[in-house]
Amino acid sequence: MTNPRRIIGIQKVRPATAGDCAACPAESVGLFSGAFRRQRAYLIDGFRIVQVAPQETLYGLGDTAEYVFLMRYGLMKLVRYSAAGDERIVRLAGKGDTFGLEALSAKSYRHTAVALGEAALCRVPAQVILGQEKSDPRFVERVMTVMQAELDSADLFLTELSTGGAHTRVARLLLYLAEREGGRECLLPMRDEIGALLGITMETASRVTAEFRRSGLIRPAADPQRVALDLPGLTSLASG
Amino acid sequence: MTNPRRIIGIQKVRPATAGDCAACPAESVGLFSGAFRRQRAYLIDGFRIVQVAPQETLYGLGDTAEYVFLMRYGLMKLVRYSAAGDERIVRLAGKGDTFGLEALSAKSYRHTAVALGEAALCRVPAQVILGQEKSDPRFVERVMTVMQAELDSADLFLTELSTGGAHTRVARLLLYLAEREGGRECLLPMRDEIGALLGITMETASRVTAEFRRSGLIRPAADPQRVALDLPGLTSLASG
DNA sequence: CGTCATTTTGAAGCCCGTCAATCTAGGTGG
DNA sequence: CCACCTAGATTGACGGGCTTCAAAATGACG
Repeated sequence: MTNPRRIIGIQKVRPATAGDCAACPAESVGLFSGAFRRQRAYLIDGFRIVQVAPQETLYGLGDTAEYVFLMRYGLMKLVRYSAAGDERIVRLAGKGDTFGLEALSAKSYRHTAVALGEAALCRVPAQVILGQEKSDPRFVERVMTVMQAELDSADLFLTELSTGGAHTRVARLLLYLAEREGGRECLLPMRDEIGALLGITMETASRVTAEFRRSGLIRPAADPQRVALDLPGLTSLASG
Repeated sequence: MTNPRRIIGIQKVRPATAGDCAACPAESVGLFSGAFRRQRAYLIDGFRIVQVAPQETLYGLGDTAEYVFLMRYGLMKLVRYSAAGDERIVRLAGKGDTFGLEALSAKSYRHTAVALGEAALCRVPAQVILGQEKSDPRFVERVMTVMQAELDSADLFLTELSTGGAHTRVARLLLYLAEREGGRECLLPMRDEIGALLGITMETASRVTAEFRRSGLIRPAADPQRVALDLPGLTSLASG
């Protein structure tokens, strides 16, 4: 499965407004919560709202890391490619999540970031964040908390999405996606992306999702790319 | 594979001396390098050298997190258990590595830490580290760098040790272990631990290591628990 | 020398990967 | 409007690798 499509540079970028920040899903959690908030009026000059198209690459592994990103809506995959060229998704970022934190301490990005479907994010220059270090005593705490969340996510991929049979993994993935949307519905990624997420082949991913549909564990939603879940059924599958 | 042995509380603990620090393998890299070094004479009062026996549990998931640890020698595994009770190793810490960093920002540990063989570490109270924040301007940078190293390690487990066939994974594991010892020799963990590391069964791990021995890819070393590696042979296996 | 943990090996079966064909839906151009 | 084309999804067939269950061998230790 060699890297097929790569879409770059067609993002729409615009300055962030106070209204954007008021509606920011990372408001109450991430780097910019609490005391830091007061200073945002000043910081916002550096912020940019970036809109990315499905399958579009935001940045590639090794690119110079200047920005940290906050998800406003949509889903991004953080990917690594093997020597053979096939991809492995090492993390997902959804609404409210922060990624690209390596920009704070390293020169280049550690992953390739690609949009799964339409997505919008807030682009924050690393320099702006680092500049706050002195004035905000709780800054360190906040950065560490966000990084710990990243580590938690990495562990989850390892323990939940890389062990057990294919049915189990797909069930866990769907429940994971639905949970972070806070509903009983979620995006059903393309089959090859499910494969890259779970370490299985596209064909197996297809077989499993087709079975799930036939047995009623998933049902088509309004948006054709989304599905409604049978939470109890999938949950029992996920544990076994 | 239900959690069998659990050894706790038999560690030997003693205060650290200036000599310990002089010989510290984390000297040039981790949290305490560079400028921070000057202050160590003062900090050292809080440091403790901990010696753990093989299979001994240093701390468990959910335990109150008060300390950060630096490896002096040996190997620790950081583990999570599934609902079914079988374990998955999510990270390895070797000489010079830092772990338990969640003590800096969270209340409890995120893993269970168990020694693979005899090991010694330096136990540092999180409060001591946090207390340095104000006096050391480069503190944040250092913490972030160490956390990024943890994330790198997590990604490596995902991309290298959780994909490909059993032979490939075992080869990669052995090369990984040897590389961080800087030689062509490494510890050969127990078969069930290899299984927990790579997401395969103990039997498969045994079959693969037995084949490797027969084909000369690994040879017994002086220490019966260690093996010498055929680096070129294993490397070619690791990529395929 | 006997016991227990660990490792090795065997045999059977299934799940998954591979290769390949078919199907579907959307988009394009005549 | 319809034929055509293409990307993605689905399904089939087959083989191999891994798991599972089980037994035998090895080795450490009292």
